[in-house]
Amino acid sequence: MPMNAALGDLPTTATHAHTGAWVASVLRSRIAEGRLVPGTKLSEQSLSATLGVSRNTLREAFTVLDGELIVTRIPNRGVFVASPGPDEIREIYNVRRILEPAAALWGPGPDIAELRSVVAEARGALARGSVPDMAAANQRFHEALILGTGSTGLLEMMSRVLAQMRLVFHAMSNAPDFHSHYVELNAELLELLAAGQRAEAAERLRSYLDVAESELLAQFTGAAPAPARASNRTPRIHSRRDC
Amino acid sequence: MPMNAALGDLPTTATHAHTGAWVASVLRSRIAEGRLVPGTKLSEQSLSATLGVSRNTLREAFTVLDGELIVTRIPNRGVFVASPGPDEIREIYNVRRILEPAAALWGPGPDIAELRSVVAEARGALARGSVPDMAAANQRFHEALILGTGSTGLLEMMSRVLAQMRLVFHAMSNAPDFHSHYVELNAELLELLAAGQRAEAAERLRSYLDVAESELLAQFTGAAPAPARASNRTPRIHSRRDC
DNA sequence: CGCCACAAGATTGTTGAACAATCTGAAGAC
DNA sequence: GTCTTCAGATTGTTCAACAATCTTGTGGCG
Repeated sequence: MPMNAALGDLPTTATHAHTGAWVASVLRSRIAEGRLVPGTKLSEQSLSATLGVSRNTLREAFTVLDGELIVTRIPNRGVFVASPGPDEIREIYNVRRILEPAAALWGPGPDIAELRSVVAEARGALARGSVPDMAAANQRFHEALILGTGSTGLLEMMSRVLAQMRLVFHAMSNAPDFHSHYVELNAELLELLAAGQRAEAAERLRSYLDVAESELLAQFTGAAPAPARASNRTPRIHSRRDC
Repeated sequence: MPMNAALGDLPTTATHAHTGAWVASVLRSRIAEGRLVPGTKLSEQSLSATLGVSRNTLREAFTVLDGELIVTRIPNRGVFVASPGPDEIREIYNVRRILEPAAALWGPGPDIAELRSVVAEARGALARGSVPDMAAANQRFHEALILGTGSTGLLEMMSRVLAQMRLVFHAMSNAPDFHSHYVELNAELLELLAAGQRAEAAERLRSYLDVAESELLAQFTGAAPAPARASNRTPRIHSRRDC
């Protein structure tokens, strides 16, 4: 398993305060880019050597990424790049079905100019057939929607959810194109929002998300490879302070 | 500052896997109870001795709590119990104004029986004049609302926001009673939800939250004590790997 | 042949000590 | 009174070690 090779070159001139946060950002990037595939085990020994940090610092980064659900920690077994299954997909869409329509309906209003630019970029990506660029534009579209709420916390949550979406797509790289459908749907949504038809936009979003969830779940269960998780033995919980 | 005394006795027979998570839960509880006041500095040396864990493990717990915004980490200065100001209050209500009405409008529906029981408890607490019990019931009411979305992630976010609300109240312990107003408002809301009038409930929630935010902000700026933050010098960011 | 127990070996969980970098606070200079 | 400087304290990070747990391969046994 070429896990270390997947890390590639590191930014050697980075300036940062907390090394732990820096390590977390490096791993976050590599996972987002798909260079670390879902299910990959992140070994402490090998990673700390590769990144040039101590195991303790690496573990601090793991704690951060675990909090972001980008990584799954199994006690005494290690940490793995999260590999979302059907349950996680349903959870993702439960969140989006609440957040996005609410932002459309009640938010101070998204930045229409920004949305137009994102839609234009998505169309360009569609024209030249670049799926990654289409995916990126799609993500920015939905982030811009939440940005309209003015809440950094909600934006952070949306980003987290979109990061998990990336993991879902990376786990199904064999699947057919998913994004091209949504370029024009986003464009329609934009027009509704620009026209101030918020209730209509919210309703459209909800059905849009319902459809997307169904398609994704169908594709997932259809092309579900063997869940390459390690073993299934439940690890013991050890006791402490039980003198 | 009797920081250590505020910790009180520790559960000495706890059984747990990750010591870091256990430490985080202990600190979370102490902060929620108000035994650790907003602004308190959490010294690594003193805390690690008190809790009987190493500094490394304690720092892992700090990373978790920092991610939950319960604690504020300032590089090279230490970690402090978060002390939310006006900006944080506005952020809290930005989140709640999206999450709660959306849950009422679109969620599969909250557990009406649970809500009734919570309202009953709130009335009991009001009758016997117990502000802490009223606060607890209020929090459970709004959590139950979000629970209706079926999303654990949204519930977690709501819990995080409510934890910050507790910090706000702890920082304004001198303020008059805030919760008694809302006992009956929650009851009205419950009736709307039980009657299936979701749109009405969502609208009511939004104005309800607007009013609550205004009251809280007014009270806050009025009785704002000197922000007991340490000094204001901005800490330097040190560089790395700049060979 | 399949299955269970069992003993290495490897990996994670936690600790303690050490050192560098930075901040804090107080003494002293102007 | 304000600024500089210096010692002391605190945080950031690393290293090495050990305990606890998991993994793997081996051999025995039905």
